[in-house]
Formats: sequence, structure tokens, C-alpha cells
Amino acid sequence: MTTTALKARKEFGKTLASDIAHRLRNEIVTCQLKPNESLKFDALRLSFGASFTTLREALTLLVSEGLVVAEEQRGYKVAPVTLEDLHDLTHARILIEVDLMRRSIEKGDDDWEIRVISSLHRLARIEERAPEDYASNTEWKAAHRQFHEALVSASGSPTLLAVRNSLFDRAERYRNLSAMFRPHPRDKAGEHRALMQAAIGRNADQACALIASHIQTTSNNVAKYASGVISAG
Amino acid sequence: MTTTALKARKEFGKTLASDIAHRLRNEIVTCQLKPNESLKFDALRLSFGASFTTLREALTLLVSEGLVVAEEQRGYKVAPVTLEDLHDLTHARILIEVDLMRRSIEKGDDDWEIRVISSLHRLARIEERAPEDYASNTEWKAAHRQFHEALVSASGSPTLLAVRNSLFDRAERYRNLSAMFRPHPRDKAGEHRALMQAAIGRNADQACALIASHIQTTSNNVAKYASGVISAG
DNA sequence: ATGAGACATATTTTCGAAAATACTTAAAAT
DNA sequence: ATTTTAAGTATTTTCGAAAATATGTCTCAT
Repeated sequence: MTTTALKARKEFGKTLASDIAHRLRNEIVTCQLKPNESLKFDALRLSFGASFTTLREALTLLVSEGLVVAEEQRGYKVAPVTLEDLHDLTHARILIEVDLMRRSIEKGDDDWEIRVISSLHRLARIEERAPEDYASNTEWKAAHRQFHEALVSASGSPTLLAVRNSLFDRAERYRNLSAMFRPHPRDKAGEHRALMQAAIGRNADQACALIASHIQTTSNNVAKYASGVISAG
Repeated sequence: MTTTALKARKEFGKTLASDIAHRLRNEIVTCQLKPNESLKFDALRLSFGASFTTLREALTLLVSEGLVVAEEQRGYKVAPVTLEDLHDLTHARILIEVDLMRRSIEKGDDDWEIRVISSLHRLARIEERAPEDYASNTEWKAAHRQFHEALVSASGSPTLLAVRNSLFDRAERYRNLSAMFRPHPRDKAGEHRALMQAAIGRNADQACALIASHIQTTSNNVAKYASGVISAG
């Protein structure tokens, strides 16, 4: 089907609504849509080429993920970015990620080990190719996400995994914000390798300590470098 | 505004969609809408008196809460009920509730203590009035929910609290299922009082152990009494 | 000058029909 | 007899207009 340029086209999900949600999520996370920016239907309709109804469904979904807030009868806006929210988010992420990590290490099979190793390998390759400023690289971000996802992928806990993924998205927005103001990128390569080795070596305690500290450190850096653009709680 | 009987009317939320979501959630949790039952738009439109679009928004919301599953292009159905899901849910609930409980005890102020004590008092009164079979009592369920909500209400963690509430709803469906097949109701009154005393006494370790065991025991009972109606994982 | 009330405007929320997609039944060919 | 194809039916998904609600502006009385 050869649709016109104006008409919306599905790329990712199967339904248009889920596709719009995906694109909106990306624009919010990368801060193309700024925190607190109000999401007017007319404007969105223009840039996404979908109808009121379809946009509404996508927005409803993003509200439940915490990336959009709805003031009933007064429309939607991009969720604010605050120090309070960052702390809340960081705490929740550490609690859940540590639990998933421990159980993934307990239950992980050969396939899990392969997923962890290969995703780290890909990440390292991208870092080699673009040693400078890889944190703003879209390819690196996808690989980074996949590595962390691989680590917890054997936990066998769909509920917590779904929550984890949602929180990861919310955190990515803060990471991007931090990257915009950080003088030079932090070197996470060492941390990632240590994480992989502890996981594959089935050293659960160490892996959990590492992931907790990894998340906490990232959060601290965000607070440090992006505090200027984060509105007060 | 005096609308006709056929027309949908707002009762709870401000928008019709959130109201429909609320009513649908209730029907699913109480098993008036049975697990795996497919949710056809025409039928729903008839019983709720809302349009396709509004129902769709409500369903999208419930999908993100795990009470409804969407098979894209093939419609929505009530989320299945399985032993696997129950275990997954129980694990997640214990992890999160214990964390919230500990921090609530740390941070709780006078108002928090009052909320805990008064909500337990109300719960006890309802149990006195209707000693038999109170678990199927709507009033008791609301009070029960409020007591548990009060316990963790001082944690100061909006993210985890939102997840907790969603998981509580999912668990309520299993509790109701269990109550339908249980020979005689379990006496939770003692557990609830002990929980209150540990919390108010700022005995965090004991309160956490109690809440974990409370959730786990309930889950075990569900598995015991409702296993007949729970489809295999 | 200031505040209240009413009109006008902007925006969201809801609706039911039209388009798109999947499922079912039946007929035909191998 | 079994599989394939095709047409028809059922259901979901998308659309843009109409209704409902909030916001902003202007007038008028105090």
C-alpha cells in the first residue's frame, strides 16, 4: 500500500496506535518533546498524521508509563522532570533490578549466557568504533538497553520485567538530559564488563552490588550535571 | 443533567473513559467477567452505554494494569488466571510491599499512625458486625484495601505505590476466586492486628516479616482452594 | 481602578459511521 | 479424503465531526 507522505504509516507495532505511542515515547525520552510541554491534539495530529482518537489511545498508554501526565479535562503534558522524581525512580529501579538480577543468575541457562556475552560484545564494538561521545549515539543506546535487558532476561518474572522496562524508559530521559550538559562522557565500559563477569560467574552477591551501584552512580551524575535544567521538587 | 437510562453516566472519575475503566476493573476483579472471556465491543457497548472509542481507551488502560490482554488485530480478552501468574504476582507483591513497609515505618508521622489505627478499627468493626463470610462483603473488601494502603502510605514513593496498587487489584481477583471455593473463611483479624502493632511500634523487621508471610499465606490458600478453576500454566 | 458576570474562543472529550483486518464457511481441485 | 481458494461474515481499528468543558477577554457596575 503506497500511502501519501501526509498519511501516517505503521513502522513498528502492528496497530497504528501502538506505533504512535512508540514514536511519542521516543520523542519524550530524547527530550525532543520537553518536560512540562503541553501536548495539544492539533499539534500532535499535524506531526503524526493520526486522528484525535488514535492519539488519545497512545497518550493513555504513556500516562500509565509515567512519561505523560493527564490533568483531566485540561489535557495532557509531558511528565515533569524533578530531583524528587529522579530519586524515587532510582530507588524503585534498584529494588527491582537487583531482585531480577539475582534470580536471573539462579535460573539462567546456556542461552542466557550467550545473550549476555553477545550483547556486551556488540556494545564494546560500538564503543571502539566511536570512542568519543558514544552516549548520544542511537546505536549505542539500543545496544546498552539490550545488554541490561539480557542480564535480567532469565528471571522468569513477566510482571517485574514489564515494570522494569517502563522504569528504564523513564530513566533514559534523565540520562539523555545529563548527557546534554556533561563535559565529557563517563566510561561505563569497565562497569559493564565487571557486571557480565559476575553474572556469568554466577556470583550473585557481587553482580547485585554492581548493578545497584551502577544505577546509583548514574543517577548521582544526572543530578550533578542536569540539576540546572531540573525543576525543583 | 438528567440523562436517559440508556446513556452512560459518570459516577467515579471525571472523564467517562476513566469511569468505564473503573467499572470494568471492578467487574473483572470480582469475576463477573470471567478469565479468558473475550471482550467484544458490541457487548460492552450495550452494557456500559459508551462508544467504541471510549471503551477502547478504558481497555488500553486495563491492559497496562495486567487485567486485560490485547491480541493485536484480534481484540481484547480478560487476562487469564494461572498458577504461574499467581506465583509471579506474589513474588512481585512481596518484594515491593516489604520495601514500602520498611520505609513507611521509617518515615511515618503522627497522621500515618492515625490512618493505620483508624483503618484497622473500621475493619474490625465490620468483622464484628458480620462475623461469617465477611470476605465476600464489599464493605469489608474496601476497608481491607484501605488498611493495607494505610500501612505503606508514608513511604513517599509514588512510583512503587502505583505499581503496588495495580498488583493489589490483580491479586484481589485471585482472592475472590479463592473465596468462592473455600469451605470457611480464614481468620485474618489476628494477622492484621499484629501487623498494626509492629508498624506502630516501629519494629520494621517484624512488620516486614509479617506482611511477607501474610501475602504468601494468602497466595498459598488461593492456590489450594482455587486450583480447580485455574488453568494450567 | 477593581471585581463580577457574560460572551467568545480554544481545547478536550465523546460519538457513530466508514475502512481495514481477521475469521468462517463452502466449493473446487488435486 | 485432504488441501487450497474464494467469498462472505464478524470484529476491530481509524477517522473527523459534534458535544462538552475550560480558558481568556471584554463590558459594566461599584
